[in-house]
Amino acid sequence: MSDISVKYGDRAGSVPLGATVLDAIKEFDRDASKSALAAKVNGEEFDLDRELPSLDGAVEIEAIVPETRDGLEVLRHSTAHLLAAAVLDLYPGTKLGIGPALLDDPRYGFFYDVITPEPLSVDDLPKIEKRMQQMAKRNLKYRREDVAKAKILEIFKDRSEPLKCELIDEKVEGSATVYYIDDSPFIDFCLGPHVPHTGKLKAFKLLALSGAYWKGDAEREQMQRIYGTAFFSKEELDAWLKQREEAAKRDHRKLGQELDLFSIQDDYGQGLILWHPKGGIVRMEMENFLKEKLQEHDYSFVYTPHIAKRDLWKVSGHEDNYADSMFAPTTIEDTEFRLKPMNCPFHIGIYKSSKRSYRDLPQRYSEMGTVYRAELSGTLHGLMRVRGFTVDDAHLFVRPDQVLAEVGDCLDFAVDVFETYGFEKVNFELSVRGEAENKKFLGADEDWEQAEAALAKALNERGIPFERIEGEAAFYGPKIDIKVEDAIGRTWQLGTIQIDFNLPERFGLEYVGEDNHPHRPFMIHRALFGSVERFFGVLLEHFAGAFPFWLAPVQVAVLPITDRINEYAESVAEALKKAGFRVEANTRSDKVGAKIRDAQMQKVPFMLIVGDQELEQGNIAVRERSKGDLGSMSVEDFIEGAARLKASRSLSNDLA
RNA sequence: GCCCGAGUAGCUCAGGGGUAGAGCGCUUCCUUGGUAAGGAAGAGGGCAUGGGUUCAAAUCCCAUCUCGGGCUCCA
Repeated sequence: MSDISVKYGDRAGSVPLGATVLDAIKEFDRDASKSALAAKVNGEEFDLDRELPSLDGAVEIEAIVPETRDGLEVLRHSTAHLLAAAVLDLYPGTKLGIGPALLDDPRYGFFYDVITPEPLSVDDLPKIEKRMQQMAKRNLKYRREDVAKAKILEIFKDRSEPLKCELIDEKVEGSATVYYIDDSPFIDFCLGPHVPHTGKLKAFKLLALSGAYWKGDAEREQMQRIYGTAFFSKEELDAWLKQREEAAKRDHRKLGQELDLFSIQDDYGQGLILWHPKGGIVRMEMENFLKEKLQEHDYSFVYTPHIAKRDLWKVSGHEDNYADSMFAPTTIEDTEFRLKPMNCPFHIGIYKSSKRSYRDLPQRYSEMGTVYRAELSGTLHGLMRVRGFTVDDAHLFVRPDQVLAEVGDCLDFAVDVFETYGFEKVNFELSVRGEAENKKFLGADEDWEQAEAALAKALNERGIPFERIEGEAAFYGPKIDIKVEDAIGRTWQLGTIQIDFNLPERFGLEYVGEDNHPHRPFMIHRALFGSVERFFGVLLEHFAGAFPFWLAPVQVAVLPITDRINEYAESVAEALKKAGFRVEANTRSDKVGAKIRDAQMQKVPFMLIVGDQELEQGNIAVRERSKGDLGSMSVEDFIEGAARLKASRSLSNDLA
């Protein structure tokens, strides 16, 4: 037999022995053979110019084509190699690290880690990109070769690439593949597959230069990471770049400045937030809303200090396991104290303050608890990663038989709250103990089983789809993490519901059961926002600074057309203030156009324009920030509509 | 913490070995104009900090501080 039988989709046929993957695709699908980047042969990824293996039975072939996830991966991975080739070309002696495609990262599409003889600077990126473009135009072939391990090691030793040798040593048994790019000093140890030649790479861009440790280990070599992205067409790339600009416009740090919401000042400390009046009022509204909900769900409110004796942190285990993230102790009259990185031990103190009966449970303590963590300076980022922040914390002390109902209530609570904030997509992840052997989990097996079952059941009862992740539980118990998707499709991990077997044990928590014997309660940690600061940042980006009416720092701007109307404008503002709204009357001697522009830039939901006509008729002309002129109405009607928006915490500014 | 980059007026930024610049904002004056910028004048800065080099440093060099992009998602 000199033919190989081939299956392509639902069709079958045969090709002569020695035919390449591409030859085979041509037999079945001319279009795909032109656009294909690589292929899957019996499920394994293959380069197009590889010979088809002759195996028993039919060989199944599937073309990897553009506009698919697999295609994108091949494209970006190949582009990463083109990048490495260009760097090697421009900077001989460069050592290579790894260069994967990134498919799920919204910021970048691939990277390559390198160590160049002289450190690269951002000015080098355009040069490298230009070289990549030159190479792309020349349709240089990617060549694959299967080589024995000893030989590969030799190749990379000769090129003095110790990092590659390390990788090869770890990953290879027997033989492996290396790739070359024609007419380039590039050789890489790589699984493939790649596009057949560089001409397939038509739309790429280098985006950033940063540092990266070899294997992410701060003890190892510091490398330079070049980030870029690639798409199938120039149009897609341009669209993506534009969307990236849009995202940059929403940056909460920029908006925080422009809208005068908060600041972070060196004189006060990195990672420490100063909330300005306008940010403060938004935060207050957020907290008020939460407090209402907490009361509805029968939580109690507690307040605890920011600092506690060091010994307490020894009992809680934080001294042993979390000390790196805690501020150093401070001493007064020979006693050491430390700032709190978490609120839990304090809530435990409240639980322990008296003997609890099974009738007293559950106890639900909530607190906007401000905590301090000694984050490394390089990881700080606006409101998203800070050193002092406030957790919308709650700890529930429950009997084992109450876990299901309590977790269920937490879920309802979360869904309700996130819906109000306009997050339409909320994703849940259940992290369980699983099979992970390298992790030590505390607590009795039966407790784990019961708790994991209760978490899953609570989700199922509500018909909430969730992802179950084995081995990702905390060492002290299983958990449900809550992630939301924002207006431009980015996901943010926010809330969490965690069962804790550890702290009740450490602090010897008890309640007296129906049987008059002591029992150990379960503890549930529960936060919806995680950090109020961070959630505020997420909201700011989600709304692009245009807060819904109930949250807006300034809800209404009254804009008189001439100075003659100032007095009337003030009286309208006064009436609105009395009705409970946040109003500013702009009585400067600007033209209305300028006043409107001002209010638009500050993203004020409603502008009330008043001139001679309004004064005469005793009404107002309403302009909504995105809908524009709504015509005139009476102050009373406006107040009525606005009051409805406020009371319902509406996301729209629909007055009717 | 580490790598690259950046710190100039309240904000956004230009400049660059030889007298400190613009726009916005702010103050005052003129203007009273119907839905995204009317006009003029003025105030405001040891150019992040500390050292050097130089006749001369905001500018060049070193250090420090802060900010920004990042720090194993199959080779």
